[in-house]
Amino acid sequence: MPVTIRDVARASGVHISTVSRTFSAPHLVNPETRVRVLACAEDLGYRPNRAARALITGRTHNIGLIIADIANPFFPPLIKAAESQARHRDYHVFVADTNEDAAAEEELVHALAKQVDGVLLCSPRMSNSLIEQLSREVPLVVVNRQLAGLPCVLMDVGQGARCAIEHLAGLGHREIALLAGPRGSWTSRELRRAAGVAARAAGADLTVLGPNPPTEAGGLAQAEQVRRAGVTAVLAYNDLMAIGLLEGLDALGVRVPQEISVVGVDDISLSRLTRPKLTTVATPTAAAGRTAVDMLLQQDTDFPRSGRGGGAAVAVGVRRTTAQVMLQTELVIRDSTAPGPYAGRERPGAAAAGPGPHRRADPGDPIVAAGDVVAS
Amino acid sequence: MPVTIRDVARASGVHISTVSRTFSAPHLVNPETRVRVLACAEDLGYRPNRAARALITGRTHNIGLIIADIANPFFPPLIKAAESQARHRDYHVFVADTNEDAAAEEELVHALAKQVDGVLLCSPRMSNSLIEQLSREVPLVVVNRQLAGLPCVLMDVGQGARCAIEHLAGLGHREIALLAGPRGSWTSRELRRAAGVAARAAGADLTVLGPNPPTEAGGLAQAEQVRRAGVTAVLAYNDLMAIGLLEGLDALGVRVPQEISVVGVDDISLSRLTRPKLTTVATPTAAAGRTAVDMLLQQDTDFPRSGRGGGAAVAVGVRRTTAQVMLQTELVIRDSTAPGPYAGRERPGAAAAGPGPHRRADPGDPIVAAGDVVAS
DNA sequence: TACTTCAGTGCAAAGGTTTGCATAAAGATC
DNA sequence: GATCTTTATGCAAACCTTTGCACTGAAGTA
Repeated sequence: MPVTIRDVARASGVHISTVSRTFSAPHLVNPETRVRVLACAEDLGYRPNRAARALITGRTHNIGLIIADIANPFFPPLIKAAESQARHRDYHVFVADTNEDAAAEEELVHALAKQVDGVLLCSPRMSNSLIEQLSREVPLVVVNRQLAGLPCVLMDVGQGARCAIEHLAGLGHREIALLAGPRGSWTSRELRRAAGVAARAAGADLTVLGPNPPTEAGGLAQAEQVRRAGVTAVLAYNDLMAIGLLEGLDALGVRVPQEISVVGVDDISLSRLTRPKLTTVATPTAAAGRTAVDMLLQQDTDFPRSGRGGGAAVAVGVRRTTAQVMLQTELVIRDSTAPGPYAGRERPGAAAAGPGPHRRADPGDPIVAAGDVVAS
Repeated sequence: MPVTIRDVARASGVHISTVSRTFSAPHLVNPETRVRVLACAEDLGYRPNRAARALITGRTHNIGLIIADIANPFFPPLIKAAESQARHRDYHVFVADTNEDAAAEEELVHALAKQVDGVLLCSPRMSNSLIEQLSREVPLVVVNRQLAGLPCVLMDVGQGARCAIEHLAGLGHREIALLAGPRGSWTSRELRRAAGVAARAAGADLTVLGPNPPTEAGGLAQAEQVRRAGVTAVLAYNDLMAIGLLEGLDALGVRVPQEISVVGVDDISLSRLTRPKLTTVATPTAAAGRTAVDMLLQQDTDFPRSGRGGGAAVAVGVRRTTAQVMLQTELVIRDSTAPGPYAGRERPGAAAAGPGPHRRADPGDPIVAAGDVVAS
């Protein structure tokens, strides 16, 4: 029933190898033959069997996308962009969810390794050494984690944290809390590091609360602690936690931003819809997805896997490309930040008078994908 | 370099067919042999090549998941549940996004047809006839669309709409608007139908506004129309639109629920975090994902594809299983609905005094997956 | 003892495609 | 006009696994 290359060959009166070449090496076949074959193929509704192709070429034209938590609104735009980019390059994407679990990550990479040409590891929770080990099993691109010798796509949350802290300090805040993310998160470590430095530089105190699950519940649960910590501003690991915190503070009767300012990270679409609208560090999620796919596929064409020929030509111990891309972030100032107790009280809308380095007048603007900095 | 079945056979001193059987038909091999083979396989890190397996069995152990818009928070829980369920059955999931575009849907099904064992079509936008046609190309399970002769997973939004309208009518609302969803959406048609019937029964007028894109922007854009329509309550196609509407009404200075009550559909996690918290019809999204996968895989074992043997034994024109599952929905009453102008003013929290058939005291409860009704 | 049954294993074909090599025909070079 | 290229195509092996059939030897049956 399924139409194979053989049917097309018969219909167009050529050998199957000619049909094969019509698709995979068109320049090798006579233009007249080519159009005839293509017509027959179209006619019969022929689609090459990718399993058969994979079997002989060693490339499946599939990639794996391993995500910490699909339900976290940070990821869908990334998935969407990655899938779209892959499709344009004639690749398909397996999506798998690890529920923020390191062990599940490892198992998934193993399960996928043999049937994909590469894996995108998004916000992994497992250890660096394990990731390195896995990268010997299958080409890997890591998103939101920096690893020497491995291709990575990073978002410059350090820079974002600095902007956020400077923004808050500029508004007069001297006691700031950081709601840390989950254990094992590179982003959380980076945020903490950069926020610490920036706070010191601005003469502010930074209290770290956490680790926390990167969810609304995580933020909500810390509301009480935040109030007790006596801070006037909070930088949360992500928007979800920030939103949970808004909720929790509201329940405690603490007004935002009048009593406490809150800054998130990610700029998920939701953050425009909270009351007050959330000031946040926008991360170029979709760009990260696209870039990661490109890097993976690039790596794959540079160092082809064991095809029929040539495999042995590649020296043992060959170095993979290790380019690391850092995507810029941007502070988006909305309504959840306002002058602290040491400055005069003003209406939230006028908070933009502070010396924060980045500013956006219209919070409704789409995020423009930031310029890319290539390192290593 | 990659370790094949042959390596395992050599290492354990048996024929490759014995190794194969160790994995795919363990009861056919001597227990002693089995443990030896398994040990060797484990030792060498052998993982069967799924492409080779697919080539001969005709089953890829992959399924396709076609989604109208991954970034719509309605879908991630469904994707997550489907992926998890599939994984437990040793299947992997291709995820693809159509951007709410009917043509993209068709193209994707075509592209996937040959390399998956079945496709889940979630909230399709294409025509019924096209879906039927595609179902002859590849086993299909449709979510959120009813098609005679095709397996479907439906959520009883009609029932949900009825509850919502009764709830609103019970609060005294007589002029109600329905914000319709996108053209081509079965859910939107169903909602409209059921809401119309319920409104008539309750002696209320129903004004339909739309179609609209199923996004915040879609709801936001209708705020002005809603105000001008002179209604006191609105049922929106989904929570996203409802949230956009909340936003839009706020911008217009219209208070919710004091002046206008708003009800959404879906109960996305976000709807607990708006101010006011959204009253909404909860749909069992995760259960739908699980059920759809089960139905697809069930269908697949009932009517195996052209394997090596047996294929010819299946009569032409064989009827596929066409079970349709209807999952129950539930009205979750929160703070965005309150008594209408014909009733006395009460504080929103007391709104639960109305005669709505479903009620939930604690809006923080997780949605319990509703019981399933099987039809056809 | 002679026969059947059965568990366990090996053999080899098959699945659809790609690709190095061989062949053939046509064109270029001297 | 003989030789060398070039271009287009055919041939057949290879990729890795599954599976119907055949074979062996041991246990069960009469």
